[in-house]
Amino acid sequence: MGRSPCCDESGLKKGPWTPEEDQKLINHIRKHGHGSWRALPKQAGLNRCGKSCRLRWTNYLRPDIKRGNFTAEEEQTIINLHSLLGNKWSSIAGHLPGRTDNEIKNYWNTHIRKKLIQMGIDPVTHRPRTDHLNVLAALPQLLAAANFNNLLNLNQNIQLDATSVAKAQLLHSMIQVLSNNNTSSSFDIHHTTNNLFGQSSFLENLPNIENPYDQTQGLSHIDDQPLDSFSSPIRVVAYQHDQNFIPPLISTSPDESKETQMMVKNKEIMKYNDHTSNPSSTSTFTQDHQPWCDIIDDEASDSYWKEIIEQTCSEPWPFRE
DNA sequence: AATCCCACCAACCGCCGTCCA
DNA sequence: TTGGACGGCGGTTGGTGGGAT
Repeated sequence: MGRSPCCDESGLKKGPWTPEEDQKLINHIRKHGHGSWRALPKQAGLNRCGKSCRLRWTNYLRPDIKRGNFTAEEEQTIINLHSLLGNKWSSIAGHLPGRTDNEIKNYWNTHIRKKLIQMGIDPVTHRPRTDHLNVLAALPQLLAAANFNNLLNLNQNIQLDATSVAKAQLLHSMIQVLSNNNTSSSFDIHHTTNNLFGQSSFLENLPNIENPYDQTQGLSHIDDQPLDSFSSPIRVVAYQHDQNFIPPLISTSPDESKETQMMVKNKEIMKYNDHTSNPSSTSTFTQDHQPWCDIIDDEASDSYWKEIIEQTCSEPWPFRE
């Protein structure tokens, strides 16, 4: 399979397109369509290679291209789809009418990727970075993530103050770590950041081979899924399979018996199921989570966190060498 | 005012898969 | 079956503009 000589030909112009060149290309395609891209430059009177013409047309001149900043919806869609598809920019672009793969790729690399990194989230795996010793150092990022959630949480199913959620979830994860030091080898703040986003990990939301909770379906249907299905509220149902996981953000005291906790878990699962089948039940779902967040005063100062961190650090740290 | 630095993004590069003679 | 032509894709580059020093 030989390489195309297209752009290797000498004498062809490279670099930025002039308005005249653009106009020639537009006029030609309007009249004749693009046909063979290789033949097009000659027919259109352009001293460019076909590839360059195609790129210019598909990425810039096409009439259906949407200009301007990405909306919050588009940004969330990109993040969701990227967590599922990886760097399949053209596939992602297929879900964003008017956006090109190149534009999305650029936007990812210049904006979203940095945002995720700042939040302590690996932009490749969409999971918290596992260098857990940095978790505490990443507190500001986690809180920033909570604010970011405000931007992304378009469903508005969760009405809680995002910072409260972040604090509660972080504390929640810390407790889990300290109580699970025999079974866990890493500080899993996955669930924490899941909820910071107002939804669980996109990977967990979808039935696929990476999702240990749902192995009944494959990925083949993904491209057919309506976009709406990519945005979902916190998915409590997943926790029922995680025996080691403390029920998330529920109104139970830490002293409650395991049995009671299981009852609450089941209640939450039922509530979630009800919530998903009946969106009007949002308020119940939200209100029932309030007490947990009340535990953590929104106005808690730095001393509050200092205390937690000091306590945490004074405990036998399961991950220290 | 000059210089440096950095973010952004259009455009290029090179590889891959498909089509077809 | 082979290999050239072509379109498509993802990674990378380099020009540009704006802010900082």
